[in-house]
Amino acid sequence: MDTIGFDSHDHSACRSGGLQAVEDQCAAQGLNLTPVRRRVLEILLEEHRALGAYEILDRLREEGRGSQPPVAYRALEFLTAHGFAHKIERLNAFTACTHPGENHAPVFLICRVCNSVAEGMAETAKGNLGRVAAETGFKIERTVTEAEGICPNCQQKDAA
Amino acid sequence: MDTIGFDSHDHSACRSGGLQAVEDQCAAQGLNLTPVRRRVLEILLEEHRALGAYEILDRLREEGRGSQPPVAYRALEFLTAHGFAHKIERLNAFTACTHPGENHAPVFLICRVCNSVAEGMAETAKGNLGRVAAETGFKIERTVTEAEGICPNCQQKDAA
DNA sequence: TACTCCATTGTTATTTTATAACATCACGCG
DNA sequence: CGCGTGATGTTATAAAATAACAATGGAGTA
Repeated sequence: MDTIGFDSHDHSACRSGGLQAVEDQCAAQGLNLTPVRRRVLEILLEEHRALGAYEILDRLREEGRGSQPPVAYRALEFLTAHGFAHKIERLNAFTACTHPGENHAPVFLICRVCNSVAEGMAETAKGNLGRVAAETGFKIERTVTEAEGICPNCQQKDAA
Repeated sequence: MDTIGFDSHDHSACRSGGLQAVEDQCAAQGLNLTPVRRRVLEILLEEHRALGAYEILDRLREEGRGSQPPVAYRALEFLTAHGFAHKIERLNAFTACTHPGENHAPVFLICRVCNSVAEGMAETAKGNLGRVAAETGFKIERTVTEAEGICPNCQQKDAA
């Protein structure tokens, strides 16, 4: 099982590890992980939750970097285009990818109580999308797979 | 197979049939299918594609109904809350449900060339979301499952 | 060194999408 | 009738995203 996000975990490790993995991949592929892009990724890794573009922008502004929307959106575009971050369509928000490098068809579980978001990995070919696409002859390029509900932690609190 | 949307079909039938099914269900459940709500549903059925809220609003305005955003958004809220229409998160747009009445976990295939949208039915428990949720103990309430790619028709045109 | 190219960053302005807040209307019911 | 309620209508604003263009700065080169 490779879903994380609802369990407590070594956060500094996941942060530095995530950053390292992205740095390595950028080096290997000749991608330009500029300061702004890197900083946006760090912010996402630090928060470990879904952040709106304008929340990220506020942080950049505080730090004296660009303060206008395109600065944040362009960094996010770079990160999402290369699979280092994902957009949660349901929330109009973004998260750092928890599986950088691996080929990714992400699946998100969004807790409506605590707003945490967990990322899992999908096998595109399987599942409902794959089945329907195969039936119709549709050629899938990207997928959005998100569920909203209650995470295990919040279920326990409800019961208590 | 119950995906439609990429095949030619009897459009007036799907329109009147869809409307009839919703009317029946509203009658059975005591739901208030008011003129505005009904008209928005008709517009969605007529177009048979994903429409933005403001496109719908333009139509309402032309017809002399309310011309301000909340009018459209409230009708759409009613329709989506009862499963008569769905929001395509990826497009910030709405479509009439092609399976009104049936219990619905919709799956959408979005063609990036011709912008058509096909709706299929998912078995929530199966598929990637269901698997990941089961692994983590997450309780799913709603799902967003969308794929972007190329529909069979546009693939043929590409080849030609 | 000076120059040019090009990707990145920065800024202004605007568009697109969505909602808050409150006024009005119309119908069912005591 | 008068009241409550759900629906509609309107004003105003918030939230999310992008277009267009200016400025910067490094890589490569004459």
